Amino acid sequence: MKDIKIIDVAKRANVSPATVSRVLNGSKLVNAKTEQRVMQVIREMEYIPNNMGKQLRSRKTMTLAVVVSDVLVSYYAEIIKGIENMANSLHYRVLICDAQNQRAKELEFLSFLINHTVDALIMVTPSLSDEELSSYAEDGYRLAVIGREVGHPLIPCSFTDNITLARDVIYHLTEQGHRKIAFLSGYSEATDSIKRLEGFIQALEEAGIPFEQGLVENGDFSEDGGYEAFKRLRSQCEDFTAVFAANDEMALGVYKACAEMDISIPDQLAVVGVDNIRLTNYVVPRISSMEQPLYMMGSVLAEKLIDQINDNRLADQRLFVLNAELVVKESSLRKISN
Amino acid sequence: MKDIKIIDVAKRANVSPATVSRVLNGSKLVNAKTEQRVMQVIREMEYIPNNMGKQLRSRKTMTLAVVVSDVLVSYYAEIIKGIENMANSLHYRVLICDAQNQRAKELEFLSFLINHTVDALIMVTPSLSDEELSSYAEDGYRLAVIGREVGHPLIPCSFTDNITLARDVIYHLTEQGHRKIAFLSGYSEATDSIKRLEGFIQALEEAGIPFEQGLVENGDFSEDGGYEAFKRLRSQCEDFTAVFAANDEMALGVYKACAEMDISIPDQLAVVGVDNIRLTNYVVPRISSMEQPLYMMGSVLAEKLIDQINDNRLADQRLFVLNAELVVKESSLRKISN
DNA sequence: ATGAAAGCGCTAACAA
DNA sequence: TTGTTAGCGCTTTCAT
Repeated sequence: MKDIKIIDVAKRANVSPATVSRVLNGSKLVNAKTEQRVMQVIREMEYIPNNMGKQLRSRKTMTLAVVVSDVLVSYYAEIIKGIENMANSLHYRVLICDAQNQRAKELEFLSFLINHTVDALIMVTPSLSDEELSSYAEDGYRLAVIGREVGHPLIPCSFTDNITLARDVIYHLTEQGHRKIAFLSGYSEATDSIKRLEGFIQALEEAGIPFEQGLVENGDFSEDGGYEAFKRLRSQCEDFTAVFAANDEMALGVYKACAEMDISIPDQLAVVGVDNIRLTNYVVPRISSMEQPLYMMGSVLAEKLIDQINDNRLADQRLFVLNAELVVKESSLRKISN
Repeated sequence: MKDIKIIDVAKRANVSPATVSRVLNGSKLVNAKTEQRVMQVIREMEYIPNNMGKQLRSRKTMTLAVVVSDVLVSYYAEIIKGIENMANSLHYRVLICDAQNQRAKELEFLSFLINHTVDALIMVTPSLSDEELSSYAEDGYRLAVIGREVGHPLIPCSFTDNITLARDVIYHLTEQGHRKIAFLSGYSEATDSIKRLEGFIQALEEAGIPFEQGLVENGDFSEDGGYEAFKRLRSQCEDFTAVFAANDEMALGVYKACAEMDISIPDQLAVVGVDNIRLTNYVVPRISSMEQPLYMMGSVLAEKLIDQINDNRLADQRLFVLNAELVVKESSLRKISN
């Protein structure tokens, strides 16, 4: 805790603080000899620049905030890791903001932009509307969104192509011979749900299968929600042979319900989930699942955002649409006898 | 992006910047009328104080850093959540630092203390030595450790009582009638491993069971490590009836090996793990496990650290020793017929 | 109870 | 290539 300042280094090296600053920031306008001498003194004195002074003067915090609904959920953790690694490699820091599923918290974290706690903010939460986010972007705050598309030219977004995702699931199931396929969706208002329903319907059409509203039921992306939704579905209709669950949590709920109802997977019912979480490999039969490139969604967006900060202008590409990939496991494979 | 400054508010309210600052910081030395008028203007102008200026002047960042080995591991995520919630409720922010299992990264993050990026730092990683950490503390930097005890009077620590943890496991197993119990430890140098071995030996003694070195094998806290270690163990000795695994990951490795070797759990072998991760409830039979109070370890330490920052002195309690709790499931319960 | 003024540590115009 | 100087926005003595 010695608290050496730039002026101390400057004096010892017989230069001005400005020159020391130039050396520290890798300016080209410094004589090689001078630079060496200054560096030498910096090392000798173990000088480390004070970040607060630097921030105030340069009007940059070199920090990004990431707002997630819940740090515990592996979905978010993976995205965070992608952001972290990219940001760190570009000399940025990452402030994790856990909104704990509370809208009020999300709004609170937005103020980090206004009060200059961070240079930019990445929202990975669903609850703020496009309009709310757009109005911040309009005011000049750097904002980005992961997980959905926001229709504002100043807001970069990275997300999965959910229409294609759903279609890929249905292709796989129809290939396996299924004609009666149910869709266990998430919250009906979630853009994920809307897009996936769209893809679901498209793929059915392409396969010449009529769409039945009775084969769609909404849950809340949780295991319990999946369990309940599946039971509701089943009470309406008994003859579907496959279920496309909005995520693996809901697929696990289906497993639970099937265990109770003595429905055997995959013989009587094929199941496909989304996210390919670790647990899908530990239940029997293992759950086929669409794996989203979460790490990539985080890292491309962080890169884009930092690039934007540095150029102080919006680069060409704003939307990063990534594709999920089906990982086929036993839950959706018919036995050979079939 | 209007960038209103404290001077703007001051002018409009016909007071000095000092008074506005007093109002903002809840100083008692402001006339009630004046305060009201200033507050009114602050609201009207939607003034939000610039954090950079505030930090520089007050020499506080109101930010804690948490250094973890890997944000993806649920063990760390739970601790982080505890820190986050406590810190936020005390108006602190949390900077997550993912060391990615690299010692060099950990050291890098330590510099956040020196360059005033954060006010204090919580290490949840194992690789920095007590000496290294102590020397920082000695220099006046605020540092805390989660997961192990560091013997320096200025470093608060929260951790699980690993001796008691191991003893509780062995009590449970001997109660079930086991006399030949193996211990699948983690890295042999890890303090967790050392303490648990100590508790393991103590409990055996108390139960009048001789300790056999051949029943101890080391792994690396991973599923694969557990798998390998179990096979090594088994090749040395075949007649143990129970395994205490250093964590649930290693217990999962035991499950994998047992499946291959046709050993039935719990009939031929009882298994107990540590951490009680979610996965323990999805394998069959479910894994009995010691649940550590991770969230609590994070929150008590954050509270302590912030308290220490505010008082600028070390309060009474430095060590927070918490107890794990056994969650008994089928993997360690003998069938009634036994 | 309030204001004036100094300055936290740094960088960036502008001069030289 | 280097130095001088003026702040970045805020808080905090010290007066009053």
